[in-house]
Amino acid sequence: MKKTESQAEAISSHRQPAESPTYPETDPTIELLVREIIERVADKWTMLVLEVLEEHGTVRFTRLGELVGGISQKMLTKTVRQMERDGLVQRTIHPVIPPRVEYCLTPLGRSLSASFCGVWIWAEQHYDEITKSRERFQQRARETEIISSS
Amino acid sequence: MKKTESQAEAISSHRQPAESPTYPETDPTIELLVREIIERVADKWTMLVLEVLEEHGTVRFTRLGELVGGISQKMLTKTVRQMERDGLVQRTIHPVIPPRVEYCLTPLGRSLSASFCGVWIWAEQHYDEITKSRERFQQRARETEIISSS
DNA sequence: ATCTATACTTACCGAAAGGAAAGTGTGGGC
DNA sequence: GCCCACACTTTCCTTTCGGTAAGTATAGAT
Repeated sequence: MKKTESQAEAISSHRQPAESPTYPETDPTIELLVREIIERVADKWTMLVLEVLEEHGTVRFTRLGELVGGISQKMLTKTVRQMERDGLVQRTIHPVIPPRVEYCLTPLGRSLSASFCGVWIWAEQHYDEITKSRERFQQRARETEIISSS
Repeated sequence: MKKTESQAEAISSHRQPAESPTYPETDPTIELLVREIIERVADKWTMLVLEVLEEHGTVRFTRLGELVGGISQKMLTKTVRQMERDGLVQRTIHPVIPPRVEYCLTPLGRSLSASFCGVWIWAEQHYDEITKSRERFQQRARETEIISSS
């Protein structure tokens, strides 16, 4: 949440003043804004809630928690409130007792979910590649360990 | 990192034993695996490094930090090491002094970057929608505050 | 001999994430 | 009068995030 103020500082100590990166793609102002929103949205729970709501439509609080799996009530409340604030989910309170609160995606939320679709597919397709890479990395780490201790 | 053990537990206390969610899309085993990788990859620094490397090709450590912006050496090291471990970046050490270490995306990293492309575009397109939604939310919050304090 | 550059690593610390569990409010059923 | 349901909120606590600053290694330049 308090990231933006440090944005201009580079890697500590020495910074050359001029010589900007010069990539033509996007203009720097938008870059910053986009980064901010990516940082907020690229969050584990947000993505999982997004997916659950995309697949199940309208769900109540407790059910939503069950579907997401492994989330505490505190985090679920927090996540879903943030998403409501950002206009990703709609929260409907039915004034009955016991309370009945329903959550579903807004059009904005649905469009974000669609954009994430590619990432989900990528994850599905490349899961074992990552697993294997991780094993190789471990193996190399063990090897260099042996070398350096000899 | 230590998330996986709590995965089966729902929202604490009461869980109905049977009655699984029943969505036909993906089978539950892959779901878990995909979630794990999403959790790891859906990280602010990872995404930013990914983008920088996508746009600049091969870069050295210090330069990479400058391009990402606002990242400390510690976090940069950690992030790129993780990414190397997962097979997203290639780390090339030139055995010279002073050291020269170059980073670039692997094909796997490039494919992930491509998958995230949709999210970047979404963020660009919907930035002001989110900003406005946030303002409305604030406004409503202020209103209910007044009501409840009367 | 000392300084420099580079890519780190380590130690220290405060802030934030996040879990577990207990508490809250309320109307209807017992 | 008490309990239950549900959607929270609050408190307490541990873990992780992440920044700052200092240290390390080493060959060549001065």
